[in-house]
Amino acid sequence: MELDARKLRILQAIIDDYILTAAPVGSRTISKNADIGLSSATIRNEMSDLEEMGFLEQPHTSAGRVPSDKAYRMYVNTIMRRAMLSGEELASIRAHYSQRFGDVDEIVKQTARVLSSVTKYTSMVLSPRLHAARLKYIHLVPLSENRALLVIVTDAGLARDFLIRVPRSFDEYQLEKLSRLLNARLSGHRLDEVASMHLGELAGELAEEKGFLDAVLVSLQGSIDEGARRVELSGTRNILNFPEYSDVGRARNLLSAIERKDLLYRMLMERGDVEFTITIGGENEDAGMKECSVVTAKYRVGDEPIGSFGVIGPTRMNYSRVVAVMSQIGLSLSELLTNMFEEEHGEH
Amino acid sequence: MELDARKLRILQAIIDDYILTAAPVGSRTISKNADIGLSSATIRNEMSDLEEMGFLEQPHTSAGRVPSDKAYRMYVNTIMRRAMLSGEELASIRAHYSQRFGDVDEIVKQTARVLSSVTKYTSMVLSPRLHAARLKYIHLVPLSENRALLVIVTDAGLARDFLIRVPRSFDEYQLEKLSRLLNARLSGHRLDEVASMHLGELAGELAEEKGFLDAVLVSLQGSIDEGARRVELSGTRNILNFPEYSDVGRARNLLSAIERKDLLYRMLMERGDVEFTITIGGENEDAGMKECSVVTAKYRVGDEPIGSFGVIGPTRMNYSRVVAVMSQIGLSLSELLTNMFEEEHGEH
DNA sequence: GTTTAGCACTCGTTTCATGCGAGTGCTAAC
DNA sequence: GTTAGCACTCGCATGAAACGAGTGCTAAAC
Repeated sequence: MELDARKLRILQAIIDDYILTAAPVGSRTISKNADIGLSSATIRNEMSDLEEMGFLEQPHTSAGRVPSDKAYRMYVNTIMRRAMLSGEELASIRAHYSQRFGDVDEIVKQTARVLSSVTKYTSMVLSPRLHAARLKYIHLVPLSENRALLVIVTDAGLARDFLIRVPRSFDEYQLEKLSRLLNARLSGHRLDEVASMHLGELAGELAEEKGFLDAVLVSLQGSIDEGARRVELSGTRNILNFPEYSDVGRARNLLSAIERKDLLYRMLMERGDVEFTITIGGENEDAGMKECSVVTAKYRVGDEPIGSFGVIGPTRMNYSRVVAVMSQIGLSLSELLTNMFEEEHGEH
Repeated sequence: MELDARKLRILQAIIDDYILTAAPVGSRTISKNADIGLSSATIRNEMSDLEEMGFLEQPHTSAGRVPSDKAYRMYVNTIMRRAMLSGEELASIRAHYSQRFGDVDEIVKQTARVLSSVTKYTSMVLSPRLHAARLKYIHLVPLSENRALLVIVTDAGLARDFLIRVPRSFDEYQLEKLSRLLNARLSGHRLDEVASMHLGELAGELAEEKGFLDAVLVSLQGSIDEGARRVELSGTRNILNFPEYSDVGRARNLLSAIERKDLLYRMLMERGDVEFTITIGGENEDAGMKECSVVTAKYRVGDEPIGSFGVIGPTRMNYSRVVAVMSQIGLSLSELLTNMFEEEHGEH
């Protein structure tokens, strides 16, 4: 059987209706739809075909039909047109980004907030990766006899710090000297270059401190370590607005999954080089998310993708609107960060 | 009417049972309780009295009775004995604190996790205040022509950073010089001293940079600004385990409240100098929390309270166990932080 | 051949009556 | 003061009946 134009139109109508109402869609509902112009009986035949083809499911005989994951997948891949945002929405997003931000973390938080408040789903934002950032400043602050804090600052104004063991033989003065040396040698380089830097390159002048230098490099690796990136959540409560989660057991499962930051992190990371990823229902690995969909997108500094953000909602989420909103937020966010970042390079 | 010893015993039995079962308690249930030894009829009379006194409520005629907020308040104030933790629980808590921690933020997160996993309620931990911390290191890192990052490190190894405007007249060299001066003048002092430091004290040698120095001091104030403290949450999903939140609407209200960090922050802050605070049901200000209780406690470095943590659960929470658990966690946490902190002072 | 009207049938949901049982309050006896 | 006994209340579970949204099939219409 073939999915001809008419079947497609009907399927789309069903999906549109279901996204809106969350209730199984009957043949009459569709036949009343003006731009279809077919009787309910015809629709029934078509729906029966669509069910056979795996696009529709019947919760039980004599209920209407519900789109399957396969239908959403098809919808997303071929039918969906990106929605236009209303002027208000656009203005609201822009407004949220027009304030002054103290640092990148604040921007990340704000993005999560905007995303959940505009979409009404649950949102998550992964903090930027630091690989491409350039080291601006590095310093070892002695804390006690055998511990110091390694502080680094990137050119985008992101600071990170690491507790680090110091050999007893090192005194404050030596740490200070080492800090100055590290600064001279490392600042201006990309963090991923620095982290993978061959020890020999540094050790020449600092032969006897080799072991300790090693520890410093490990910490620097930690700074671009993916594990160090945070996932900022917002709008968790929104999941309880959807009838699919009026069952507490289900809600608990999803909430448990959402609380597992490592899981969200993986969803935001494990993506190729496409702009958007849409993971629908059963396509999700985690059992708690088999009944919801996740949309993720990237944000950039200049042309370089440095992070991603996403939305979690029921499989019947309004994909086209979500994509439109995320697209706009991605733009605003990337622009903001790029300005912040480029401003630095301007001075070179 | 007076609350004599027998009424008290009966009330306690009712509360104990209700905490366990979440179901209205009937007179027969109590009369079967070995160490009461009264017939159900007698219990009924007493329960009727207790209801009249406001300690019990009846969801409807011919249901059992449910303790009121007033009963919990009385229970907490006068009847409650602190529970003993089992050896396992004690060991589990200790084990969670025996690992190596990279920094204070990690400890805060871990504390939230332990607290929710041991109590099975939702937990929150407020990050430490920095007032009493001593400034170890301060540096201005130039980012662009007119912006710099102010980085500070406390003696406990906590780093904070602030984006700051720099007058165009300042070049990198001057910033470096200023950094050195600030270090010399400020390090070793408590942050609250530094933040409230009179400008004149500093300005002497730096008269012409007065405006900029001002900005630096404002940032330093920001570091001890209460708004800068974070609330770490854990075990949010636990609220869905309780029958009182099997109603999705209620769950959503509570979840909304829990998502409002400013609210949690206030609950963790607005406390006098008592060790524990227990806020029961209607005593909570926020509407979403009128049906749950919050227990908070302090943690310290040495003798100085520097932060607090808490548990959110249904009003029928197991107060005595929660207090016992929090007491132990408070000890472990304070000990850990004190060691971290004292280690620093050891070197003076 | 496609479309549609018509109709019997299915099945979840709502409604209502009924009975059960947990629990109460009151009274009278101990 | 305590308790046994009993009538009474009321939520809840059970089951029957009616409802209605929706289906699938058939036969007629286009």
